[in-house]
Amino acid sequence: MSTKSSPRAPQRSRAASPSRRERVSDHRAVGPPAAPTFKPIHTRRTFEEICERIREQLALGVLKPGDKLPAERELAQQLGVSRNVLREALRSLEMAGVLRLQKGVKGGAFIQQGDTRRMNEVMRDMLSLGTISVRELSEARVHVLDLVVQLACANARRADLDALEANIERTELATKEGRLLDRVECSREFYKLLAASTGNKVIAMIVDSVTEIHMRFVYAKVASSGVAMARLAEKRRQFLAALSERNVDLASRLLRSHLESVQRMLEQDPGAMSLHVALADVQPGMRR
Amino acid sequence: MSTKSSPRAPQRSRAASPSRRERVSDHRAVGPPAAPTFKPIHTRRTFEEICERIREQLALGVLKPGDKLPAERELAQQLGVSRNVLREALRSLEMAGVLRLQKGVKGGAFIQQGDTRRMNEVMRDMLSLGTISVRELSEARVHVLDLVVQLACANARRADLDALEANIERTELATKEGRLLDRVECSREFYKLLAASTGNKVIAMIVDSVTEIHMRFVYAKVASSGVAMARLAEKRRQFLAALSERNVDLASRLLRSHLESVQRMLEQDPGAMSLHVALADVQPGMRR
DNA sequence: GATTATTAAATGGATCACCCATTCAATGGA
DNA sequence: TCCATTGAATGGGTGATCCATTTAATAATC
Repeated sequence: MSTKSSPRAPQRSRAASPSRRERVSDHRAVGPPAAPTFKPIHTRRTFEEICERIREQLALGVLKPGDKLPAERELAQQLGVSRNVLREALRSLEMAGVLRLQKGVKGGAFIQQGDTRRMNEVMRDMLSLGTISVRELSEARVHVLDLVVQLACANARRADLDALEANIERTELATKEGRLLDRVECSREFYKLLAASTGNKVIAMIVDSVTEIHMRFVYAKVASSGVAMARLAEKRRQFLAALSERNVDLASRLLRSHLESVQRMLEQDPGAMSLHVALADVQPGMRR
Repeated sequence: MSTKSSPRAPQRSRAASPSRRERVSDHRAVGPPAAPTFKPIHTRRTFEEICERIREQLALGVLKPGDKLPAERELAQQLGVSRNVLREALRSLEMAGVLRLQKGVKGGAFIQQGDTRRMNEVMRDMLSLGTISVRELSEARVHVLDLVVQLACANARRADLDALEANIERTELATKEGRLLDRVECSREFYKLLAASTGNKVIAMIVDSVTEIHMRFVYAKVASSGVAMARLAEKRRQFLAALSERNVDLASRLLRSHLESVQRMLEQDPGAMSLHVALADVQPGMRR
């Protein structure tokens, strides 16, 4: 950690207390606002400072995944803050996927490998807050997947194709056994594998984030109506064949046409397609 | 809020205390693990529960941007938790851009309009943690921008083109006056405007997140070496002309060639291009 | 009566002092 | 040797208390 800049500032609030009165009397002594210097309005809060300090250490490479931060009590003392406010910072970093907190002796705050699922949460929040629309999300997904097909045709390795093949077999099995919701889960995984086959984790992350939401809608639709995409595995096989032959145009056409038919299925009964229904529930396997 | 499921559970830890002993004696009474039911390992922590409750209300539409949550003291009582742990939850949601906390009477926790910049932070963290590489990010950016050009050619409105035009003029001015770093800022804005001209906020968000990081590298490069892209404004004008004429191929070619030359510039002196330098500093205008 | 200080209350920001539950290593007994 | 016990470290959580900021109500002043 080496948090060298911790000048042991206990009782910071109390120490800063007189400054307010000073500022006020200064103001009156000078009269009307003589020099409108406009100091930074936003008083930085302690926890923000802490988060930034830790992120800084991360960016600098001083902290790496696997590293452990000092114990809460000790770190709080090092930073000269209360344990509670330190915990607020640690909580935020944990929610951000940067840390993992583990109990017990030998426990502590461990730097995590980055969790790409965090972007999914951003998308969900943006949708919940109405910043983005379902339409925009679907549209973006279609376009991004088109790009993915190009990249996958260019970069997919044998292992990627095999994984897709295995996924299709699971899809067939689920279809045969009538496990419709499992089949939706297979679909989610299919796109995850397809995205991974581009060999670019940034692209993969983006695709996952838009697909996760989309699949919630599909899940809700299938769960409520019992209908499901016909000839799914068959279509997947055709697509995979095109991908294996590096036939971009064909693969692209097949996927696009499939996406369109899924879209039609979803829009068939718009009344049931509540944003809230799809987002509210945390489906098993959909998260964590 | 209507948090109907808050059965006033004070001193939850103490109340749950006997259960541990019960479970242990159960285990011994039965002997070896008879029924490995595997209950959920992860004891849900209070603050997670709170975050989820609030997000649920959001997804359900009960809470909307602009709404105010009850005061901390009151909400804590409603939920049957301590104020401290409630604050941990609120902090997390604030960092997630969902809430804004405001002091003073008439203050409180207000639901925010979604902040699309949050995705930038995800990208930064992923890069800091080594989950994604600069190379993947650059590559993804090139591909996504290619997509953006297509969409912008199809969807850009007059206002979008005008905004781009105005941006180019600012770029010219900054060039003339030798304000190289301001020019980098103009570039960042250029891509933001370009992304916005697709008319799809999801796409725009994605582009912004990869561009923000990229521009940090450019910024660091320009700041350290003093070199800058030649004939920038001129190239921008050519591109904008192609965009205005809805000439996808030309616009696409121009942008791609520009991106390549920028990439060459960045890679010229790889030693100076430290990931850490680019990420560590919070540049003015780059954030918040 | 209008304007300007003053005061009071509400609220987030922060601290302190505890306590509980979990985990794991050290210890000790069978 | 093996297993149970113990104890310490650590995160999880609580409650009381104070500070700083903001706003509205109130009083003082012109």
